[in-house]
Amino acid sequence: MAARKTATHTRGARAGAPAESRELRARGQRTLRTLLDAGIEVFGTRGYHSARVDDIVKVAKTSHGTFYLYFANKEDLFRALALDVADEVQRLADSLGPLTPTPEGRAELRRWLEEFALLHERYGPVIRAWTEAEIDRSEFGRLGADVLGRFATALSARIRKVPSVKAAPDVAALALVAMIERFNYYVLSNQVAADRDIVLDTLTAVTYASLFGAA
Amino acid sequence: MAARKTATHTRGARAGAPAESRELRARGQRTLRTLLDAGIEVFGTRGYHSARVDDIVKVAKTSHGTFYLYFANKEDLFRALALDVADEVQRLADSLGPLTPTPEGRAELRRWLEEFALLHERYGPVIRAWTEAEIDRSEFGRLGADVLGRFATALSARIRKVPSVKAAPDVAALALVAMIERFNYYVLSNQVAADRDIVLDTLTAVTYASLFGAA
Amino acid sequence: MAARKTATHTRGARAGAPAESRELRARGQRTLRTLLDAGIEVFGTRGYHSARVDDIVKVAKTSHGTFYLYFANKEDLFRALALDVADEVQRLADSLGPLTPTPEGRAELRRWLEEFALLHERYGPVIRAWTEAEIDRSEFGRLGADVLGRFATALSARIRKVPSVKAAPDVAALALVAMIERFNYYVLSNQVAADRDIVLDTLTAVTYASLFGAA
Amino acid sequence: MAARKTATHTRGARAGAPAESRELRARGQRTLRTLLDAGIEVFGTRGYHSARVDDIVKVAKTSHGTFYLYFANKEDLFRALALDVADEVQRLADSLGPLTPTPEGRAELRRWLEEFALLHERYGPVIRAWTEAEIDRSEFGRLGADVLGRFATALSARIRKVPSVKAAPDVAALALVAMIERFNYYVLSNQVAADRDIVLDTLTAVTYASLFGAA
DNA sequence: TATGAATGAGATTTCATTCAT
DNA sequence: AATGAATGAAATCTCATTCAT
Repeated sequence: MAARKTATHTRGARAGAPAESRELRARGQRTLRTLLDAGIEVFGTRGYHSARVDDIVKVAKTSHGTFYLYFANKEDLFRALALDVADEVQRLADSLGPLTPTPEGRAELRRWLEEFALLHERYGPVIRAWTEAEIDRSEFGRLGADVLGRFATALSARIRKVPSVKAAPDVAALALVAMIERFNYYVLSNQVAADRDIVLDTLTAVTYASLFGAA
Repeated sequence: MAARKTATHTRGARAGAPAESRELRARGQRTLRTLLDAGIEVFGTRGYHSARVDDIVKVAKTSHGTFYLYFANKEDLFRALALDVADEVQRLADSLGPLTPTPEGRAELRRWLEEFALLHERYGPVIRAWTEAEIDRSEFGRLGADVLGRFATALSARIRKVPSVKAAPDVAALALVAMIERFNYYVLSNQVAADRDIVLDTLTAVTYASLFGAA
Repeated sequence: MAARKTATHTRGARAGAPAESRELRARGQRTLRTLLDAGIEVFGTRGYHSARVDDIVKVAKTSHGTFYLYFANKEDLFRALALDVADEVQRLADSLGPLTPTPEGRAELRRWLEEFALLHERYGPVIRAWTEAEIDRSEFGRLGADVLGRFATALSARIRKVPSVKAAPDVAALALVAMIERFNYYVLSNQVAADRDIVLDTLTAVTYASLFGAA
Repeated sequence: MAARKTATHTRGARAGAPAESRELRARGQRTLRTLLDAGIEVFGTRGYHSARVDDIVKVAKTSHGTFYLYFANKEDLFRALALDVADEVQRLADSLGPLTPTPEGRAELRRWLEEFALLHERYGPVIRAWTEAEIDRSEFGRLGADVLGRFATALSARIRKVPSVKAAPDVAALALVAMIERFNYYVLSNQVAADRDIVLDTLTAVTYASLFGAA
């Protein structure tokens, strides 16, 4: 959880990174964690722009003053969360095994989609807030695009023997990523009335079919 | 373009509909149009939350006072645009012909996706802003969900002989809608580096394959 | 009804005065009357400050432009009404006969109070608005004080053989005027639940008793 | 002094009551007090409608932001004052001893009227603003009517052996209340040119006479 | 390390008045 | 004589950030 007091940020500072500007004692760690969690919750309920620092400190049951002890501003808190998410997504992307037109490949795909669903459940609010326009367009837009790109690259790299989409495998991978991300968002925002297994089965089926044709 | 001063809105008031709360003369019509267009532009560049009424009237080259003559507030302008979009999307959904595992079916699919891309190009900003949390959660969330739902229903109703996704065709349709919508958004926000034809071909291929298997 | 277009006003111009700046034809007279009536109504419902020109022209079913054809501004319309009221009140004050501790004196008092009640019923809104602070403190405050003063003077001048209030008859008269005015206002604003005759009888009784002791 | 940020108000919250939505430290209490006093002053000089929040914070030597920390808006501040006044008036009404046609009764009456005059001196601006139309008609109108009613009830309950006004003692009491309130207002707004003792003597005399006839 | 209070820049909104037809 | 549209100054209100304790 990247937290510093400095206004200008050490890009790439990362959660758990040892070189924080302040060494935090147990109490500080707890407060920091509370604020981050409150951030996830509030960004989730109200979105990035509507989230007020006031909301966050209320949820965290702390004060304005304390907030600014840990974060330079609202954007700083969001950045800390976003960097965490980027890490997690990267890890997830790396964990994808080879996808083959076999029952094993299909099982691996489903497992992976489930992992994503879990990640989305936890960090969905942050991911969604990401796509809100103008969270300082440049910085976050770039980060978001990077994450997506790496995700799509991982997917496309794992695919072997894909007969259907010959032309532009990277573009196709991105389309699938779009589907996976967005569909999970629909679920998160209750726009899909179906239980978890159905959702995962369907997502697996559609992805698999788009890669290898019908089962 | 639904415009009224009243706080409670005539639901269903629509662009060009004569039953506005004020009958507008030619000049008024022009101003209204200008404001709506400015809205699309500004929501597009800055996003819903960052857009200030000030930005909108500057683009429309008019005054604050005039803005509030036509809309109760920023949200009201957005609503007018959103209702327009909902209409257009509905029209588009209705225009989809039957999808068959034939070259004709594939061509129809591509045509339709192209239409969507055009619509998205025009109204993408509004569609995107839609997904920003908390533009009064209830009202717009519901409208957005409705639009998506009708879109998915149309898609699922047009599909004949789909071997791949037997289990839950409606859920599958929604997954495809998620992909189409989101991928267009990636394109809009320059997160896809590919030209239009490639994009459309790929989207067609993936959708087609997910329905009927590889070509 | 004093109406002129000039921004600076001929103090003392009076309704029906012949020297208006514009001679109005029948239609103009009608519009003027409509606006004045609308003024009474709106000042009555919303009070002077909350009354918007917009409300007045809506009630009068005319336009902003038209309003400013007849009055320089909101204050100008109010002044016209206030001057009318001042006239009527003066007339009423003059009409009071001698008050004696006899049945005739009592009857005269009641008659007069009834006249006042009728006047108040018509112009109460204006009278009330008068007492709102700051309708240009100086001008209207002065006018209001004048009216009250003349009213009290008339009352005190009509009193013969008043044993009770020897000390300061003018002050006492003013106190009675306060009661009469204010009690009518209570009635107007539904703060008194009693029918008209009771109200008049009571007011007569109290006034009479305060002047001559119990009947 | 009831202060809260919530739009819907804890009815009955009262000055100094501990159950505020925010517990205030010493400094906060001071600021609150300062704002309330500034409110009295500004409502007094300019009246409710003409009073701007800007005027109030200027008098209180604080900022806009601070104002809105303590009150939701101007009306909210007014409400807090009005509730205080209602309390004081109630207390005053309760303090009235029995009124008898004796020198003691007369003395008690005078004492009580003096108390009222003092209260009016302090809170007159608020009382006056009360009668300005449309400070949210319903809520304040009701409160005002309640206060008047209780006042009149107290008066009428204290009266023993009143020969003059047999018919409708409650209505008569209300008429006297009207006189007392309004006459004090005339004094406050300099429409009576008489010194304090004369004013009180006269008011006592008129009230006493209306109840028991001439002394 | 924590906090309640204060701040003020910037956004929204209202409405009396003017203008062009 | 009448009107719909436009204007902009002035008011309200919000909220990220700083400060004093």
